Amino acid sequence: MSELTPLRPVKQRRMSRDEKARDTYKRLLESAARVVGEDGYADASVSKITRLAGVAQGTFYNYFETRQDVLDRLLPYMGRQMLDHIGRSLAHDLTGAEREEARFRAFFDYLNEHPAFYRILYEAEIFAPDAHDEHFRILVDGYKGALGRAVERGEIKGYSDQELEAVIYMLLSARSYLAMRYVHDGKGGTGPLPGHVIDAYVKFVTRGLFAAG
Amino acid sequence: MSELTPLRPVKQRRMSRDEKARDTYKRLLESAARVVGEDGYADASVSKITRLAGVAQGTFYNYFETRQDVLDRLLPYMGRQMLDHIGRSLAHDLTGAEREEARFRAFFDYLNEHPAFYRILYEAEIFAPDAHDEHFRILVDGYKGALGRAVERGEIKGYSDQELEAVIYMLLSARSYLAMRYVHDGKGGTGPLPGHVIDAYVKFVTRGLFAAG
Amino acid sequence: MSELTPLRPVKQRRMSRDEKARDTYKRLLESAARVVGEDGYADASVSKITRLAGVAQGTFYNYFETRQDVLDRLLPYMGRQMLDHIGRSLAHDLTGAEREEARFRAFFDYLNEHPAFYRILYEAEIFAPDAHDEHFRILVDGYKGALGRAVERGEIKGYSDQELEAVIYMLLSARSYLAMRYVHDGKGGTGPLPGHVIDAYVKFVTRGLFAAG
Amino acid sequence: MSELTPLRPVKQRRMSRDEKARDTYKRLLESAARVVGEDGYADASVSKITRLAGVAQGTFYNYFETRQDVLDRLLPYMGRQMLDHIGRSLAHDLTGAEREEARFRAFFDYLNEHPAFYRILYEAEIFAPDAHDEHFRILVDGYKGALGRAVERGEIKGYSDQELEAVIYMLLSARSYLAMRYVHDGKGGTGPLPGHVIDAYVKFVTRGLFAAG
DNA sequence: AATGAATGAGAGTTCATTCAT
DNA sequence: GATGAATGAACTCTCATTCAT
Repeated sequence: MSELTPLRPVKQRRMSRDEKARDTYKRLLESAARVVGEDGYADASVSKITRLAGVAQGTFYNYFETRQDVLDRLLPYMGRQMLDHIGRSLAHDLTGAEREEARFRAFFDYLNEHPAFYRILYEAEIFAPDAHDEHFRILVDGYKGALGRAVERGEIKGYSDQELEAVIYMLLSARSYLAMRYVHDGKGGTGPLPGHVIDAYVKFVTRGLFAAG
Repeated sequence: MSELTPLRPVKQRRMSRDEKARDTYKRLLESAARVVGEDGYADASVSKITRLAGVAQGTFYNYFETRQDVLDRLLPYMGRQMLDHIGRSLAHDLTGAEREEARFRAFFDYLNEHPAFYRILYEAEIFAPDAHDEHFRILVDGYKGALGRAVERGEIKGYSDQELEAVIYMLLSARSYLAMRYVHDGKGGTGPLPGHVIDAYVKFVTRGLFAAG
Repeated sequence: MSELTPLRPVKQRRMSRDEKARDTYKRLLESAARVVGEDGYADASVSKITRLAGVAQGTFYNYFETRQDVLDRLLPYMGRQMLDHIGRSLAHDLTGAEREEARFRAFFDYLNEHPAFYRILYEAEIFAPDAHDEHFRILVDGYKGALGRAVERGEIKGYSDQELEAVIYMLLSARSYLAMRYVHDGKGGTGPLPGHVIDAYVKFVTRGLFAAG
Repeated sequence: MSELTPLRPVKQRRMSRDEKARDTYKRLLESAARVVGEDGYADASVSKITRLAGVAQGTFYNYFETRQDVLDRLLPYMGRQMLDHIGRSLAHDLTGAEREEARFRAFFDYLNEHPAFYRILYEAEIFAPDAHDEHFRILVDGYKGALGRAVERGEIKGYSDQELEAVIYMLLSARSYLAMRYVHDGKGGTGPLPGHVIDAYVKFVTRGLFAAG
């Protein structure tokens, strides 16, 4: 990889002991995110992470139990960011397929602003499976609420709760694969999602899920 | 992991030199497949593979250039098997959504019979990206032909070719994630896909894609 | 080979971190020199070197990039030692053939005190060619200065500058081959150079180079 | 290295058993010479040699005990060639310094016609020390006879027999180092020896050895 | 809390040699 | 005599983790 440039050495001067520790923790976590985004989990060595964070290798172990520990915290950290972003992006009055479309677009917005998220999310199934499971649990739970409300509003018909869960997995999977195919360039970078892909998604989901039975 | 048990030591007695070599090659390839299925690409060491195949480590390098080399051959090898299986499973007279349902079921049949295929396929994006790209190319091309014929038969309406490609990615992605959620047990094993998941898939795809515009 | 005996375990107690690191570096370098002296570059494995230095194999790579790296540093390290030794041995008032004789004797003195130097120097052409080239450049440059001054003093006549360079190579080559034949015992050890060899060298060089034209 | 091109598959058709064996032996020996000339002893693997000779790896061991065995035979094989060449090149009526000059030129002639000889000779001290010793014994013995005759003719004065041996080593060493500096290009190739180097050698040796005491 | 040298297990790979065919 | 697949010891190098400073 092209060597990443270290983060700013320390933030401001005069930080309390506590602030400094918190700052170091965050620096390590964000360095890890950048390294994983650039090189993938497999090549995210402790030495790369600490070099990027500007601390000694031993310091790492004052903040994380093991290398795996920091890898496990990456997806929760960025996943929450992503959910916050999507939440903020959804206008309150949107309903039905339009709401789903907005969610879909917001996801790709976030991806474009945080290219590292692609690898962190998609490699997590392999390298941080617990974090991946938990991330999915949160996502699916959120979706269940959202689709449940759509069912109540009569926008979705003909799907049992069990079936809706399966549909949620299909929606989430679509994001991943469309990102893989249309957005990810194979080396850490991303581009905007082509309009016809959005059209296809919206059409497919509208007919498949929201269309009047 | 629980140590895998070695393959039968040699096959029959009396094999010609050529047969023996072919046998060793196949034993190594299938050992690699089992190890990757069990432990993932990252932990598929040459030593594990040769131990399982019952040959010396050096023998490995008579058949593969590098460790990566064998990893790259896994997905083509099993991917072809899978496509053959699906091809054989499709009754000729099936059309429309029923044909897609048969394809879907056949995929999960194959997965249940070859549990290692799950990891080989889903980790390939990371560990054997070239093989992964090629595998997808074949899959997508096949699907394009199939959906193209459905369009000609008037079973699918309202999707441009570009949009259909995006839809194909959604169909393929659905398989993956539904496998991940409902079939894969997290440690190399698989179970049958619950009926309601099949129902949900069929319903969603029928409405989304095949329903009369 | 007869296993070499490890260096003293640590030096003194109470060394600062920096001192300890410097000590480890030196121990590794000198262990490498002894191993090469004993077994040659080809058989100087990292494992032998670290065993002799009394450190773990991994430690080696905290100080040298690769095995080749340490091999490349051996000749510069000992070559400088040798030149210092020769420089210190030359009385200021010596001139002409006597000065060359002193240089010649000083070289063999050094060789006897550092038997490893023989292999380090003579195998370097093959195993550390860059270091060898550089070493020769330094040697030849030094000689050019020395012979140039002899020419100015009128002690050498009848040789062009180009020819003198060729003569320098002959002088350096004589050292090597005489060491090979009369000093080196074939297994890392050395003995004193017989007097008649010194006589022959002095006679040959005096007549060949310094004799009045 | 640039892959060497294999020797002609077999010579003529219809060779007796004995001839075929002798042919294979020679093919292996000459392949070894080419490989060593190109890549050096250290990288002359049995596999490279047999590939170049166009035989299977196992065949090698029908002709040579070990890899070292063939390496040990290289210098005797080419050394004899070289001596024959020099012998043929020396006009019978040459004497004194002129005879030595002719010998010197003939050596470099041979070197230019057989570039592989450079590495075979100069690496032999390290990789085939016994062969190297033997080669030198032959060379020195020959030289002793030649210089002894020069002494008898009164062309050389003032050197004892012991001293003459040392001088012989100096003459042989000069060839090597002058070849290293002026003829060898660092990657298997050679060029002609510059005239001023020949001049310097002749001048040095004439004055040093042959000049009237 | 921060450091960074030291550790050592384990990885991938090479290759001279053997031997059944 | 020729073959070439099989062997296994030995190699260089990596890196998560520890711990004395």
